[in-house]
Amino acid sequence: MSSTGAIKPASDVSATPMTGEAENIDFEFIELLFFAYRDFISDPDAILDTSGFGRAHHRVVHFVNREPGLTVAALLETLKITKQSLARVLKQLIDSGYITQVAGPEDRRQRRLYPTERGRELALALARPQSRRIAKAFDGLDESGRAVVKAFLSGMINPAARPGAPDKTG
Amino acid sequence: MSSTGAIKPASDVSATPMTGEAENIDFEFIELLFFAYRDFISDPDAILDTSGFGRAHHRVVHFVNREPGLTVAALLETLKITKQSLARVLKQLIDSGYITQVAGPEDRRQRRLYPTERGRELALALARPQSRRIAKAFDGLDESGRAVVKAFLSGMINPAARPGAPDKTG
DNA sequence: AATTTATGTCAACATAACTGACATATTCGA
DNA sequence: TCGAATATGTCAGTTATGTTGACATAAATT
Repeated sequence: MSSTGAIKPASDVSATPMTGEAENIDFEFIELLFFAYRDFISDPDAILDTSGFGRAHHRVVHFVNREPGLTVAALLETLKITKQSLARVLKQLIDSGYITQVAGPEDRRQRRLYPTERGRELALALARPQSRRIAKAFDGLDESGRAVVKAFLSGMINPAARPGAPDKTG
Repeated sequence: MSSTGAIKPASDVSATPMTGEAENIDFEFIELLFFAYRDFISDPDAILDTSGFGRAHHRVVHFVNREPGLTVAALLETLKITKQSLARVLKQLIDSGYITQVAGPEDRRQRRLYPTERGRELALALARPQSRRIAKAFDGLDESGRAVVKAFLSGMINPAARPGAPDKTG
């Protein structure tokens, strides 16, 4: 086996690692973002596993807690999913007492979403390990470091769509 | 929703936005990460939509290009998915000529993965808009800003598992 | 009164993950 | 040398989360 004249791959293969130098492609940060997010989301995933909910529930509980009274339409816009997709998880969260709906005070067609005490506790439980991870990642960085990271992450985000832009909530 | 007509405001609701101040929970960065990653991944998604592949294919093509000749086991460890899950997308990528397999030169049980020219082009096409987005997010930041963001993202990542640690590839 | 809006619901489908069980080829260790 | 361990593949079934399309209802707007 030592005399294996290194089995060479077929002709149409690239055996050189793709470093991105030729095109100045930033593979380093592409991967940093991938791994950072993968591990960032693994913290709440572990909690959700034990409670029968998934990431979709996490996102809904999070934003309802962050902005109590938000409408279904606003939530759909934030999550960028269809109402049919939201319906399933929202129904489960309402049925199991994490979120309640209240008819809009001005526009009674609206169903404004509020967390229950239970919902608030879940949102906090899910956020705690993520916040700890972020704090740990900021270890050794000062306040200006925080500002730099904030500027970077903000710059990664698409500008908000115009209010009247077409959507996919149909 | 159940069309029960009147929707009564339940007593058990929290109407105050969850700012995290009481517990020092960093909701700001939790959301920045969520939105940044959502939009970061939307770039390649748009390309993949036209080619019939999905995010799973993207990740496989990316890492095979980054580390040509890596084994199936190494890829599973990187992606942290099961082999059954990988099998489907890997088969598609091989069948359509983006990736080839070569028996390991030392250990012939291994199937070392290499990109074809086509695979390399796809990986680059997917990485280009992501790299552009990163460059744009670094606009106005100097080299030390890059170092700060790198330190932050690195700090978000779990330390690598021990080589002999249990896995979920069974 | 007619139309639009906000929301909900039914049905069918796609993707990408999962678990569990079993198959094959190869390598390694007693 | 033989049996166990390893690397990989595959079949079958399930779950989570998204999609389209069509239609229903109540409330607001014109």
